[in-house]
Amino acid sequence: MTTLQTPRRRDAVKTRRMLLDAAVHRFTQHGYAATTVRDIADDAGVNVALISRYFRSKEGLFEACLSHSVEELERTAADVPPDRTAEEIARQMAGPCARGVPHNLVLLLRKSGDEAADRIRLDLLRSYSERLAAATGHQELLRAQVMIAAAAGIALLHAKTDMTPLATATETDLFGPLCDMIESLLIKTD
Amino acid sequence: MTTLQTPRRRDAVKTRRMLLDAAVHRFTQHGYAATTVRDIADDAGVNVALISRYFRSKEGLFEACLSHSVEELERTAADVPPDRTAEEIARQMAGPCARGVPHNLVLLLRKSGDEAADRIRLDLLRSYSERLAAATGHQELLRAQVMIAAAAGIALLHAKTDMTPLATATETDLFGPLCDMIESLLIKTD
DNA sequence: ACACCGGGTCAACAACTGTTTACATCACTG
DNA sequence: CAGTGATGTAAACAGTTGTTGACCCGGTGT
Repeated sequence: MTTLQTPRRRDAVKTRRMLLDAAVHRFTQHGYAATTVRDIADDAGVNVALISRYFRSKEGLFEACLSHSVEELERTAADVPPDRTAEEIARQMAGPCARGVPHNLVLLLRKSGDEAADRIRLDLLRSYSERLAAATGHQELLRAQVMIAAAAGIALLHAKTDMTPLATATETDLFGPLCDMIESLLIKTD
Repeated sequence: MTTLQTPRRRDAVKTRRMLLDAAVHRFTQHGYAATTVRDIADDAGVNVALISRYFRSKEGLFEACLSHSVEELERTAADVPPDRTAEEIARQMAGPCARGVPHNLVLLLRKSGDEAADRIRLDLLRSYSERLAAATGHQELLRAQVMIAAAAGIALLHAKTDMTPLATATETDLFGPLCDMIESLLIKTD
């Protein structure tokens, strides 16, 4: 009964989570190829060898990051009210880019070269676009995918700190343009 | 006067251009870090050492690719008629992604880690967004940049061959959605 | 006391990276 | 035709990468 009160100086699940968090950050920010396992380990403050131990390989870690992002996206997409979809989508898209939908979308753009990881990536993008098309009552899957691609691009450049005013735009700054864009792409007007 | 009729088996400018073309393709498709100089040299069918000879380094080659893209974008942007901007922009954006505006936009998303290259990248993105804002008579620079980011994201996923129907969409398929998006973002409707 | 085992560290490995150096080959000039 | 500079080649370099195997440490049961 000692395990419950002691902070467990050596905690496997905790270090595993720290590695996962650091990896998600690095992969989304710099991409797969530009990220080294030593970078991730240093960010997490643990030894490099633990990546191979807990995730089998760098690609295994990337897959775990994708799955993590998938879960997060599924969760945020679950509690969206069926009406007022344009404003709701815009609110999510304009949200905090460090954590949230944009952050996950950018990670979904990253490619590892690993086939299994790419399948996960593609599956989520497809299901997400299908859900988006269904939620807005729009029949064309193409417009939903254009919408996702546009949102991902915006999130990518929004997260970068170089192109102002986009880089320094606040949530309220982005809400207006995003609403207009979503309506024009997804809401039928004819 | 012999140089004009002989094919010049050893032609410096020709091999330099082949290296540049191969590099642009690789960098846009896979990004900077995921591309090796040997990949580029093999694609161009020349020796690896010539990259260092003609471009000083991998980063120098990347800078040359950016400058090349900048020139191409400036050229295509020069002959755009001042009116009917929405349709004209949509036509350019929907155009062939293997060569043209989308292709160049994707390259502009790529980061090398080199400071000089990033400055070139940022400068062009800024000037392009300013020109876009001016051409459409829209005051807000933010909306123009959102527009560019969206277009870049769309081009990125359009070039990838995995997410259908976006990946297999033709120029005419994309024209409609893009027109709607551009109008909603850039054309004043108040 | 002892062995055991989950958790963590360390050093080393082989493969790959960008770059350079020394050498070969071609085209052209005197 | 000799020679000279431009063009291309091959091999090797030093550094980095992902990965692995041997080892350590602290707690637990016996």
